[in-house]
Amino acid sequence: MPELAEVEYYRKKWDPGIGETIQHILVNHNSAVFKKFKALPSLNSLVGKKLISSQCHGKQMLFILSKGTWLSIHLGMTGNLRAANLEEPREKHDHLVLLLEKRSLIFSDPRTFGQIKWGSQSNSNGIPTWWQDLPPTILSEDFNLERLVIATKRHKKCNVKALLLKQEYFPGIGNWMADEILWQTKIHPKRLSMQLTKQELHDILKKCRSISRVAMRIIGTNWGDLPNDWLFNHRWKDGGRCPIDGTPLIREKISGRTTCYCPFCQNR
DNA sequence: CTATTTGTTTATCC
DNA sequence: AGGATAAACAAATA
Repeated sequence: MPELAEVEYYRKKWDPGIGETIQHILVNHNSAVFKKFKALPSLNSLVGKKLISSQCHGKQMLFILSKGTWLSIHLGMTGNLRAANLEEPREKHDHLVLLLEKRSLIFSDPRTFGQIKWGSQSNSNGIPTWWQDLPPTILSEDFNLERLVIATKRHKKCNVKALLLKQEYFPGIGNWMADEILWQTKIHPKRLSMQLTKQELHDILKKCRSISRVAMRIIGTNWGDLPNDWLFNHRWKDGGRCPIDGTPLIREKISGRTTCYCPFCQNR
């Protein structure tokens, strides 16, 4: 579920814990969310550290703790964060519980495609080096036409749907955002990267920005409803129709992902 | 019982 | 070599 704005929404769920110190940590040791990151015992090194701040980069979250320590979480397909009372019992898919002074912060993920990593190497801002080396975010200055041209040159025979899902170039874009961008730019999802014109890339750039901005404002805050004239509210409904021309929408697997598009207006 | 899932990594093929 | 594609991961839901 979580793409750019949903990740931002969940990141804020831990805000109530800012300023509090970690007293204990509960983990589901067998959970796959720890598989990628071995040294599990070292997770206890987070005890005694205070939660200072947090930030998102695309679909990744970074929690900055005191003394140069950090914790990073990727929500995968079904992950979520919540804050709860200290007494609240753990639920089935809770993999990590940080017990602070007045509340607990919980990472839960039924399908366990999420990932957790942590460490104590960081610069003076508490930010680890690997985080600084991430590609430019969609709403930053460096996300520009030049970068999109590089992406299309590198991935010439990749269809534009799959291109938009590459986090190296489009951090935070996921399945629904990619479909929304293509629908709003009227570009067919199967078009090859190498066939895209400068104008089309420019349109994609603009829509990446505007869709991200609106999603961050609406979903990233209270998870409100996106505009009804977006594809989003029609894409999963059986019998869903294009909000522009009423054409029945097509749902088709493209590059392994279910893709929804309008066969009539996405004709570029 | 089968097919589906808003993500990413790995293996395999080209 | 490096890009494109399919499979794998796991569990809920229809």
